[in-house]
Amino acid sequence: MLDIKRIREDYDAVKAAVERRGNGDFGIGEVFQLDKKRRELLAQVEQMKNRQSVASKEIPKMKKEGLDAGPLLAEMKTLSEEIKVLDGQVAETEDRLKDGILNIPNTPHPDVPVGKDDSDNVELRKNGEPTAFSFEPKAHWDIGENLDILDFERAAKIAGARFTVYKGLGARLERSVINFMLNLHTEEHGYTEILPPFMVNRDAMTGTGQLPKFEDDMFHLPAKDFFLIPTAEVPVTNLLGGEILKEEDLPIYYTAYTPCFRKEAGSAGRDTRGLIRQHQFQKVELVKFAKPETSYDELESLIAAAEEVLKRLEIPYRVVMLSTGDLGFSSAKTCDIEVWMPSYGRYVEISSCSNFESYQARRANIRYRPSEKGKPEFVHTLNGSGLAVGRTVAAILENYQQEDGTVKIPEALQQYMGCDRIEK
RNA sequence: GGAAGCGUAUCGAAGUGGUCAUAACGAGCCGCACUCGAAAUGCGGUUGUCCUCCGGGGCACGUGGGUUCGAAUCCCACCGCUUCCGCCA
Repeated sequence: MLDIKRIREDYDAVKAAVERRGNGDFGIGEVFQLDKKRRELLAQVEQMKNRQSVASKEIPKMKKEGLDAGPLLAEMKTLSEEIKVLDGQVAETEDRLKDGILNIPNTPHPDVPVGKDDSDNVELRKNGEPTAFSFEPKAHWDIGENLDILDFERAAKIAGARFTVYKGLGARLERSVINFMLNLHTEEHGYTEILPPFMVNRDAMTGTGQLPKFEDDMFHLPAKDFFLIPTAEVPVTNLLGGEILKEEDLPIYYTAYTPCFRKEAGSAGRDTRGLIRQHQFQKVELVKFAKPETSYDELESLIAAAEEVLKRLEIPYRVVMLSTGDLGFSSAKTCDIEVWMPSYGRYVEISSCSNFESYQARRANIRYRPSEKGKPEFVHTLNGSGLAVGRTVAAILENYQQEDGTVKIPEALQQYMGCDRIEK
């Protein structure tokens, strides 16, 4: 969430920054008013509480000295009731304020281009050229079914649409990609591997910004009020929630493989075939905790780590910076890596790398203590896919398909696959 | 799921209705002294947060309620941790 002090003291600029996203002011005006009201009530009730605590020290003294404390006790009884009423009003105002501020998105970084949606994203760089074929290339869902390594129909039988069963070398390919990514990030990029719970509580979902605004997009388990994680960002970022980190431990790099669960509410009819948009997909995530002054450098190296996966797999991709209209709720700046997908005839998102600055850290209360005897400060949190596994598999199947229907295995994956080709 | 215990600052931990919450005691950390230097020792400092007319004031003892003039302390609910039992991979 945003710093209420910033909203209070720099209202016009913060409001303007939020409005660059489009979609209005997200109720920031009401938050401003509630903050004012809260502080007025607080001043009033604090004065009364001071009177109460002073008198509370008088009472035992009076009793000890044999004086009559009756009138004072009566006054305190009344005061106590008044405080209770006013405290209730403070609490109510605070609840509304908290709710309001949780629904205000992060302010975009000044570099982020203003735009209304993904058509206004800006291409930063490109690696390789779209794969050229001497034959008519097939879509990965056809390739997968022909090779009997992906089974969408049986998946629908046991779970429904937007699920996939991987089989044989298909399952092995998914697992190989996961291992390849994890090994690369842990052995060469300095990340520590985390295997977190795949379901989390409401606090964790609030800490990274999925709740309260996006509850409808999540799978909820009412029995324990848990949520299936929509991304490893949630458990891994909240891993350090409420902690005060040591400055010398920063930056912290974590990577985690997890399945991700999303309802995909509102995307009916989009990407209905294949692996692109599923209720469950696998992902290797990169998460960083950094000092504010280094966080944008850390974003660059995080993107580079994710790009390295595609470089080694030798699949064409490009990097784009999202416009304000396409920027995620909690993010200040996001760059997507998009992979060339022959069946779509365009680049498709395979990684989304963001700097959340202090937005998540403030919600999840993740701080560090600057060594120069400073007070604790919020860290900056970052994350990015490194990469989405299902989409990587789809990209391999499509970009490495051969005219005879077989699929070559990228050299970097052959040691994991134990073969250099998938054939029937 | 059943039973018991526990939840206090960076950590361990004391406090069982007001005089101990800028929180005893111990550790850690920072500074100073001693030392050629270090260790040891001694002295001092060290929770967070909010409001402020900058004098000061409020809040926080897992969370939320209740009792009371007054709650870390008594009562209730919930959450978490530990141990034992049950169940289970």
